[in-house]
Amino acid sequence: MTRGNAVGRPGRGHDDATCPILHVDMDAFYASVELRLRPELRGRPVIVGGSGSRGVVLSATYEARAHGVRSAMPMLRARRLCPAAEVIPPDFNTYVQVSRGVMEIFRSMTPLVEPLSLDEAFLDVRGARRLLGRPAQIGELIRARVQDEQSITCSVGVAPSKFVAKLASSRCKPDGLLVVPRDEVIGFLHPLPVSALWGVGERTEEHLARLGLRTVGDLAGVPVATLQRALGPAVGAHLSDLAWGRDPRRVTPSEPDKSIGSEETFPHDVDDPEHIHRELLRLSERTAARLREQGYVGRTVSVKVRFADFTTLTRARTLREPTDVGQAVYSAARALFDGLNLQRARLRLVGVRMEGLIPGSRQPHQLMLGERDSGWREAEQAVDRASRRFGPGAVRPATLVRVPRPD
DNA sequence: TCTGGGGTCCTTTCACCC
DNA sequence: TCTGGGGTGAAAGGACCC
Repeated sequence: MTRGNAVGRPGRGHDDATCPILHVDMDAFYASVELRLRPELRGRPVIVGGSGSRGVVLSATYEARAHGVRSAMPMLRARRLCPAAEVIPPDFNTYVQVSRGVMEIFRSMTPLVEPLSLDEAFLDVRGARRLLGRPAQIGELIRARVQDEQSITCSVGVAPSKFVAKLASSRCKPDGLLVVPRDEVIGFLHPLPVSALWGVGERTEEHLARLGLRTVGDLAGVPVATLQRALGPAVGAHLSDLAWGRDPRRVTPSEPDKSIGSEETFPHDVDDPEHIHRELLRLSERTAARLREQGYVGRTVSVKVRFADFTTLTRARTLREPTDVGQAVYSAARALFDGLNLQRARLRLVGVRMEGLIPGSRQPHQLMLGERDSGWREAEQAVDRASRRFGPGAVRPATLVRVPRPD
């Protein structure tokens, strides 16, 4: 295993011939992007996240992390841990722009780029060797270009497989590069805690701890059948494979989306059904607009509600015809919600999601016998055009016009 | 300490068909 | 006619990821 921490200087003498997979991960991405715009904050603890009473931390600089601030932590707690921190609300449009720039750099190295989120991606660089050099050299090249062109740092894991590359990048953060050659994979993995494995969160970690399994090596020593009995056939087999470094997944540039949805947590719990109906309409319209924007129609409408005590419930209904029309999504969503008969239960969140997505162009609209061609689709496409021209929300259903956003 | 919003995947349960 | 079992698909819930 070899570390290289200076830009453009790969570690010495490492064997990266068996390591065609790179995992590139931006360091404290949202916070780093904000620092680009406000250099006077450099060196200070900075937190990006929702500033409302129910916000959580999306990203924090290493200065803030030194105080114990972590992503996904409730903002109230983060402020308590680090009162000196500068809190900045997120600006996703800018993050998307920077992300596009970074992904462009990756794609100039190899066509085999699989983005995982705005700030990380897998690259398969086996075809780029002749042109650009060994995998670790390509990793350093990427780090240098991201720094030069986007003024943020990133960390790169270089390994024989995706999940080892991902672990490697997380172990050399921030601003590092780590190579794990094939014959060092087991030695690298086995001392790590089970929670380092992809798919082991809080619950599974507890479950494994009850079985006396704390490290990846412990896990590797248990027969697959035992793990499968304890955790289910798929999860058991998956964890056993990972513990032995087996991960045959390829780097695949793009998978079609499986679902698209919107949800919103109310600033304060809501028990008024009319208020919730308006929110469902807003979320349905937003979801349908995103379907149209991305050229999908969806077959199944799913509604999610979360109660004041955080218990969550979902209901879904499959439509006769797939749709990308907000009114159709809303009428199904509202029927699902009303079917719950919640009386005036206090809700903290509602959400609407479309599943069973099909590319829209392949889906001719089939008028059912006796169906009234309502023209909603055309109306909503006109709204899309107005929104592109005058900004989102320029045209809205009447019920949403006079109602101030609930915040 | 009190938990966002975007998703994916897995498991369990149930209805339905053969 | 009743019962059982396998397969399939939908629905619901939950864990997990960033």
